[in-house]
Amino acid sequence: MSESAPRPTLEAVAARAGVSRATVSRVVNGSDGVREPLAERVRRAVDELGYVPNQAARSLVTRRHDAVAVIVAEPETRVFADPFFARQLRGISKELTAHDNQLVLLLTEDRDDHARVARYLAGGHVDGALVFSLHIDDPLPGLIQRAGLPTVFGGRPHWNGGEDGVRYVDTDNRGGARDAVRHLLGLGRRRVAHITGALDQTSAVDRLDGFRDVMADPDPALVEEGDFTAASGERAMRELLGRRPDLDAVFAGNDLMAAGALRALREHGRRVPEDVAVVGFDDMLPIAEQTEPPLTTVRQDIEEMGRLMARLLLRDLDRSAEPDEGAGPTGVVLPVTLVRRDSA
Amino acid sequence: MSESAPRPTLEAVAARAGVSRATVSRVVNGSDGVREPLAERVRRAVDELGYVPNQAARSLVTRRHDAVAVIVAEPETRVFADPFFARQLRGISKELTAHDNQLVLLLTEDRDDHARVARYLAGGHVDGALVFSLHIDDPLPGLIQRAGLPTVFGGRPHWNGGEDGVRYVDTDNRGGARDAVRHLLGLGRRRVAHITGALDQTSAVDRLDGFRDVMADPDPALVEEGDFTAASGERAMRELLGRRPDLDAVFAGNDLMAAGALRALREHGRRVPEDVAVVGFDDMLPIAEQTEPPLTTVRQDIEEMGRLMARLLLRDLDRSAEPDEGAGPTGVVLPVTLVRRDSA
DNA sequence: CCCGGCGGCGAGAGCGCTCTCGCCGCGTGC
DNA sequence: GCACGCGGCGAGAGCGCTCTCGCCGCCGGG
Repeated sequence: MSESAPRPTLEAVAARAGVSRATVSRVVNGSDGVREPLAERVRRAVDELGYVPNQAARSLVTRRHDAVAVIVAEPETRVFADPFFARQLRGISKELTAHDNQLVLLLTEDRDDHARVARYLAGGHVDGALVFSLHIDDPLPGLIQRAGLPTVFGGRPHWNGGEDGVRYVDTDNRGGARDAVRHLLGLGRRRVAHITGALDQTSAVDRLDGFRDVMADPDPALVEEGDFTAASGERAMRELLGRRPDLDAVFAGNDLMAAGALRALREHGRRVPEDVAVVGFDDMLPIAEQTEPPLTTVRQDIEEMGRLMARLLLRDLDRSAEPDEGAGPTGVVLPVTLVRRDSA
Repeated sequence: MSESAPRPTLEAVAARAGVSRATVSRVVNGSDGVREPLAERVRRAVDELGYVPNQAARSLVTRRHDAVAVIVAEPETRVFADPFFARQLRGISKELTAHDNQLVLLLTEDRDDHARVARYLAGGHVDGALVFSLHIDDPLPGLIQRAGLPTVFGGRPHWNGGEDGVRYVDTDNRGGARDAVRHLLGLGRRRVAHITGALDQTSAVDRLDGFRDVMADPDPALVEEGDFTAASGERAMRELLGRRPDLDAVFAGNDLMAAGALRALREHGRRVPEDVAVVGFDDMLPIAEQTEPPLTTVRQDIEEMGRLMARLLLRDLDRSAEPDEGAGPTGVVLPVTLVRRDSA
């Protein structure tokens, strides 16, 4: 217990197997050039002693850590109110552990944290970073870029346009919005309103763009800005009903706002979907299933997004050893699917 | 970019400041015994060169990593369906970063992962572990205990009773359940039913115990087992209504099941709270606020729980350097508060 | 039969740090 | 005035690993 046996070193294994450290190292790291009988003897010694390599010593010389940082900027608590984050992490975790990499989680809240994160990244504890940064004024992406670490962003970053080689994974927000609105049109609705998300986030902007793609020059009175919360959805819906009492459909920027909109609609005596059809976005469970009526919405594969981010990063890390460099897609956009329930 | 300058070493700083490595080390690590003018010169050299200590090299000799693993066992996806996890992580993260510790996240899903986790812990990459393991048959706690790392559990572990020194942080599930049921009795309800959570989790068992504490020998027909999902709550509620159509209140083991119960009640034409009063547990937002009617429930401070777990662990880590050892509370139970909304 | 080549293995340096030890210079007590 | 003590600093060993190099033994060809 208190006298935990000192962990065996390479040296110890070498002694027991009657070989040199170098040979044990070769066997442990799976490089060839060790003849079978010897290799076998080493392997036996390894698990007789319960040898586990000391990662610190290894990193010291290889300059590799087999660890990547996952950085989540959440100035608002919003990110945490929904299960997205957990799903994404899970996808990331799966992919990372499949490649024997560790996941170091950094949650940042205020500006003080940024300096800390920058220092950490500069400190070279990790080989790369996966970054979730939602807001347009977030200095974090810049700091990270400057640290010179291979990085993949979750969601299209704001300055993506010009910059070259900014890697990111995003869901097809624009395409999903189009699908949603087309679905509403397909139901014969013509006066389709849109409640946007917080427009300092690219996801909200892209969804709005998708709405406009299909509606082509919609009445501005049919668009109201929300901030992704249920309360904002409720407020926006009231606003919209006031301006355009004749509206017959709503595409909400996410399910939470859709849920809020449903309340406002009920309060105003509108039946869903008979009077007003409602479509959300995200397929955020269990919310989307629990509303009255259950929500028709656009589903995105959040876990896959995480997995893909990790995969992209790991590929970069592998490559950075090679001479070629660069290449590979800079941004990847994941498809979405419309899930029909009862609200539209 | 591609030619990232080699990071400066202690040696380089020493040379620039015209002192020895040892002195720089002393200054960097804040140990005294360096006279002010010299220390100042060192500090200047440090930030002129942008020196950041190499953690790997440091760990190699100190055998400290300033990192703790957070292990989340989630055989079912349930853990991920709710925002708990994120909140807890956040509390943990705050406390850890306040003490300059890193958070290494390990998510496990199946048995294969367990071996991996055990190996990782044995590998001595981290100084301690925070563990969330819900189910009674989970081998993980045993494995971790065997790795000999300081550990704090989230939620009362199953074998807590006998074992000494098993540290954990839990919410007052039993007390909260009592509060909930007393509240219902206070409203004049007499035929109070209970929908339990999955009884292989201590939280569900403790809540059931709390229910029994107050109800003292309740009709077994008034208790139905659920599994913490909304669907199970709905099913359980139907079951209960079938057996005891006269029931006038329900205490659900969590908010999700309460939401399910509300649906079943509505379906059976029962008004809430007039005919049947409903109380949930967790105050899981936004669910608890979004139900019809909004849920009266027992709130637990999830973030504080995470923070406390981290604090306990860090204290143990500090102490393990000292001679005294042991001592300190083995289990900490956090208080809960009843939140009155409209359902009871 | 001798020499060159090659593949398997060991010796040893060195990654960047911490920490012990001992030296040196100063102040203090007798 | 001399010995001693003590505090500030430097020298150097060593943490556990990787990886280059060179040695050695074996094989094949001339």
